[in-house]
Amino acid sequence: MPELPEVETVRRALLKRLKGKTIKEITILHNNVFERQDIEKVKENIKNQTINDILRRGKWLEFILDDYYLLSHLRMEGKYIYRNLDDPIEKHEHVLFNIDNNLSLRYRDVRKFGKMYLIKKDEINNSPISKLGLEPWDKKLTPSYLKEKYQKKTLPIKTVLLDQEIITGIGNIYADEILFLSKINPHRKAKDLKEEELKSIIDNTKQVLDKAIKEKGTTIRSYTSEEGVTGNNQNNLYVHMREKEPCKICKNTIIKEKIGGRGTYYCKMCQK
DNA sequence: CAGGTCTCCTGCTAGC
DNA sequence: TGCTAGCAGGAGACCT
Repeated sequence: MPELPEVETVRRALLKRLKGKTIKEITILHNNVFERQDIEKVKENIKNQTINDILRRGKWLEFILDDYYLLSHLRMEGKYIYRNLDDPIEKHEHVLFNIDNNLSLRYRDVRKFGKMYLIKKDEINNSPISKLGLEPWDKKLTPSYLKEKYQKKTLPIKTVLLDQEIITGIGNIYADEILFLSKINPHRKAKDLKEEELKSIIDNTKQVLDKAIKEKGTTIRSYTSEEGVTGNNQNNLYVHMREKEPCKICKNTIIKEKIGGRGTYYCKMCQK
């Protein structure tokens, strides 16, 4: 389940290999990846576009082409893999990119949840990334920013941390970790958090994500794949996926509950 | 506008 | 051992 650190890791790997290369053509085997778009136009418009850069916004990859942005969200299981052009198409490969007539970049997604958008550069303000909130390291991310965004939120802080329109990039794993380090019970209503707690959330968000990027992401319940994200940050997790195990700080048992429909792990002793 | 629920999709697993 | 129902989950659609 790629969140910001995993997407950043993928971005760096893709950039290294693909910068300056040209997409000769693409084959789309599952139309739903390009949601609500004219598939024929996508195929035509992407022809001979060069990958000038690859950026990231939240959990989105942003391929900077000549006239377009190719936006890609991996959702739960999306991966990019490299093959030879004449290698057989394998199960779950939905989009094949012919790179410079000598490399096959393939998008593989077991659950078909991932999405791509080919957007003209001047239409980026009308794209899925236009609504995203602040990056965790944005100077504008301050306790007063969160206070304003949270003031009407009666939902649990766990749920609100996953809202990509406030802070972008946090997913289920890191939300649990951020709340643990901030010593905040995930059930607390976002609007009730005190200023120092908001500051703690901001500080720990940056710390948790920075550390995870350094470890090349967290690999949980993920299939092994040569080019996939196989990071090491799972060893650093305090609560996520540690149900019934002892808290690393107080030895109390970590519990798992559903909050806002998401599996949530926390320590009742440490998090108030 | 805020929040609740449903949907997408497939592989894994608990339970019989 | 083999089968199946249920679960996992990011984000958008739709409803209240």
